[in-house]
Amino acid sequence: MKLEQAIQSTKFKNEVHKAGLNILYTAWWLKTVMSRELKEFGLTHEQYNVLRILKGKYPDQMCVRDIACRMIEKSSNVPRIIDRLEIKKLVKRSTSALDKRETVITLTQAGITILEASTVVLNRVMDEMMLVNETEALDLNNLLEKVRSNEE
Amino acid sequence: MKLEQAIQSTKFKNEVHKAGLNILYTAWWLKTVMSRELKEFGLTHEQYNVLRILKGKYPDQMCVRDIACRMIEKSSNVPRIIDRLEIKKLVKRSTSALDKRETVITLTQAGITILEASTVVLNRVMDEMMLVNETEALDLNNLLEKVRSNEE
DNA sequence: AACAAATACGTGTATATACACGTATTATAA
DNA sequence: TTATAATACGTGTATATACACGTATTTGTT
Repeated sequence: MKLEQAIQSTKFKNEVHKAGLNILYTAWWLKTVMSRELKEFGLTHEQYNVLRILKGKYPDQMCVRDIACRMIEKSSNVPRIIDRLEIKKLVKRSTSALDKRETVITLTQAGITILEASTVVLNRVMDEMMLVNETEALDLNNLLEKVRSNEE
Repeated sequence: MKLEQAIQSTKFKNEVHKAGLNILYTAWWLKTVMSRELKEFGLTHEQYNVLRILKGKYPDQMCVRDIACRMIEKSSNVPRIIDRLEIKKLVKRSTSALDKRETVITLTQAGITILEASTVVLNRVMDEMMLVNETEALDLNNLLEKVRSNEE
């Protein structure tokens, strides 16, 4: 669906402004698709993101701060996301011995299992939904990074 | 900043998968930049979106459903966003005479004033932050629409 | 060593998101 | 015309986002 139909608007200030809205809309669409698939695993988008980050260091532990700075949406409130993962026993939380300010988090076996199962589904859905080839994806990545090249 | 630095990850399944994360991250970055600017007007990102949609039909009224289907993030809860705009007296709410199920919304003069002032700032920030030219933006729009071409 | 600054987490509050459900009203059909 | 379905909105709940602030711990300075 074209952006014009999606948000029922035809007047854009210029192509750059339209690209901004297009990025926001496409991100919403992607999140919606992914959340729908994660639902069967009882996971939210952000909970999945945290599990994946933990997997990247597994079997090492990670502190809350390290998880936070790797998240796609930076200012999400990691302690509370971890609360919910802990309740579901997908992660374990304990205080670091080296620095008692730090809470260190580890994936449990249940966490690994659910992460692997959900990743299989998400990867498949991503392949089905995102209809660009590798070359186009590369162009897209370059353009997005150019958009953000003014990032502080 | 490159995506790899932004989320401190270097292993992506492929360029398409990476593009998905890149879209999500860029959208988060754009929203953060815009929200920071809207703060001085006491508006959230979504409140601004609703005001803009209303402006598109002004001075005509719009019902809640028409606003909702024009929003960038479709499933946001429009009645409650309108609640907050109404409290700030930026919109007026009343029941439609033709169809009593419908609530119709109009911009107030205060709403127009704040919308115009904030739009000036947002447009300027958008120009400053999004460092692509018109041709690149056109390419980006085409690629994003290709990504979504499987949209239901 | 004592104090100040920085760090790491957690919490509180307002708003938004996602989804289910309830109610009033209108449209459709038997 | 009466019953049923569809529509439009609002509300309730759980989770997430954005931001400010509090507390414990560590680091750095004098």
